[in-house]
Amino acid sequence: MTVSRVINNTGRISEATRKRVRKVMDELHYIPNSMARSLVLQKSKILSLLITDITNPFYTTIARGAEDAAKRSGYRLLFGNSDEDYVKEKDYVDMILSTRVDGVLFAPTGDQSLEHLQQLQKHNIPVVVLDREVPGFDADVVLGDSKEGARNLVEHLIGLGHRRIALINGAHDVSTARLRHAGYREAHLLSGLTIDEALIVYLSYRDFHDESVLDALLQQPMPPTAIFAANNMLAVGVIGALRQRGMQVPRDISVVCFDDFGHAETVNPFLTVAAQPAYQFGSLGMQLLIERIEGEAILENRKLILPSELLIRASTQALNGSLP
Amino acid sequence: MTVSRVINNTGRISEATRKRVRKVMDELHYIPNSMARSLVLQKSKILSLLITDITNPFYTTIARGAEDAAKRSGYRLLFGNSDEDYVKEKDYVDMILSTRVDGVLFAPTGDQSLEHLQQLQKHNIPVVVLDREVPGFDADVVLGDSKEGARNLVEHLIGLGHRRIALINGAHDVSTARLRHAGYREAHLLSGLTIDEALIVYLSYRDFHDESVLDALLQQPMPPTAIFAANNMLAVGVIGALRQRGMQVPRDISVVCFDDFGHAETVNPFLTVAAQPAYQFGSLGMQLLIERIEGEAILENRKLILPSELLIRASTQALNGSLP
DNA sequence: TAATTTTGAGTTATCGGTAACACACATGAA
DNA sequence: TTCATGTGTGTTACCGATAACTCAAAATTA
Repeated sequence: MTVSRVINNTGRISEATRKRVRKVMDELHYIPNSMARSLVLQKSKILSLLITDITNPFYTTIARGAEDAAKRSGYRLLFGNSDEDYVKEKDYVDMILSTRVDGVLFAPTGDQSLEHLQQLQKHNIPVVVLDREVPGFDADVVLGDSKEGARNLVEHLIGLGHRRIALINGAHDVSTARLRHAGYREAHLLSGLTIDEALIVYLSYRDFHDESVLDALLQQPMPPTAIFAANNMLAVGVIGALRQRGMQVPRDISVVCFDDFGHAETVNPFLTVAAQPAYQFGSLGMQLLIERIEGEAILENRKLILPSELLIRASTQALNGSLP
Repeated sequence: MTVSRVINNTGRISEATRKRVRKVMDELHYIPNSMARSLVLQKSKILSLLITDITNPFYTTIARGAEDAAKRSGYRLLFGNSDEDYVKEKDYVDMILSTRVDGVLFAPTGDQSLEHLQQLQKHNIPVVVLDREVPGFDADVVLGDSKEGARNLVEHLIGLGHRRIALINGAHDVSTARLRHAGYREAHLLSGLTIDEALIVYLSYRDFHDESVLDALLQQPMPPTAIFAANNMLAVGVIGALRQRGMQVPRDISVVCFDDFGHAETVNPFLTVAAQPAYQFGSLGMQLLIERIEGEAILENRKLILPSELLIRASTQALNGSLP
């Protein structure tokens, strides 16, 4: 129809008919059907953002950055929330494929996400991987510097005199968990401290569901004097569990973690954290993705590693109780 | 094609061809195109959730509830974030219309959202209104009890001996702001206190951008001894600004607000709040919406009003400095 | 065995857009 | 005036699925 030419400003149209069409469009409250358009154009102008926990401020801040960047380039966003769950992630990947989105910003649940990423790749959907690297999958990635951030946190604790520092980590199959462990190890090595493997526990980033782990740590002959929780959700759970056991932070035990808590921490700063630039994760990731989609064929994969910032707050104190 | 019959388990198909089709589908990694399907079926199995601030834990918790409920019924979710901005909201409404979503869960930015809601209605898109009522628009709504919640907060302050309580409110054209003001008023009236209009300020729920307002309050001959911030974002801003001015909460001034902060407050409880059941907002709203879409024609509009819970924490204290 | 019903699979039209082409008419150059 | 070019609009095919229909072959019934 001539209408299509008016809407898209393509082809030749006389000013008279253009006005006539516009008028009728207004009268009928006509709005083009983007599905029909996508069907013929073979692109949807929809991108997908898959995150692993929508109640975690780290990820919602990512979402905000991604949304802003997508909007700037005229894309809509289809959100997905995998809840750190491989099966939910699979469902979302199926949905993404059937929706024929133009690209995906993908925060994987773990190494087993490889299968999902490959599935997307097989269908020629551009993917940018976010926050966690997946061994065996090559694509643009935006990561935090987990190792360095972890080292900073642990060195901070060591500087306060702590020698027995527990690591309550995410799952083994998540790259950031491995790297945070590596940073933990490096901090010990650089300070000439030996590591007690009994102080290291791998759980899940989603929440601190297994409190028996904490009891096992606290009942050791020489219990830890500080805990490094590998992300904010774990820290929430750990501190709650500590409180239930009558222990106060930082009086009885110091706690640090990765990732900040958003607004709440600005009101009432408490946790010492390695804060990652979440908004940038989202906006830079989205930029890379859009470049892939719209730009000339980019050959080499790009890897952005964003530094984290050590924010020393009230949840840590020197071992003897006084500040150093 | 026969394939369609296999996918949808409709019509008559022999087991042999069914298997043959399945096999080829697997080989080709075939995934049905949901846009093409939507086009002919005239429904997309996509719902939209429009919230006003994706970095506010209140709304992300709503999102979580909505997502869970949508998933249970096999719907996908298209998120939008209006940022309390009428223009952004308009953009999302256009997008919603062109995507032909099956329904919208809509948290309006304010009374002027009426136009957008009517536009959706005109296109026969089922809408459930969330969190804020829009005068002149009739639909299912899920609301919090703003008046009651506000009254509880203010009565708590009055019970602590406060007599000069400032109200830092959202915008005039948002129903919850008006109701929270009404609750504030009611608490005063019931306690036989007169209200000083100079203590009441209307701003925006989005953030506390105008700090001069705070200076004006503090420089009064009889400055307030407590502040009721109408939502959590305002409280964040107010407390930050107070701190910059060398004032501590609750030592120098008590602060209460509507809406909780998510996980952070469980770690380190600080703000006295009227916590709304955000997850229920989302899941119940989504349920109403899906009933509208799938159920028999429901005639009357439903209005759910969910109570809030007063959580007394550390940001309030008795006027003389000692606890009551 | 013939007539009837059932079964399984193919055909066509359609949803609402866009690309590519066709073509009538106006305009300009030779 | 005649032919080439330009301009505006209409036509057709198609994107990938599904509903409704058709129809041959197989199964059932009389």
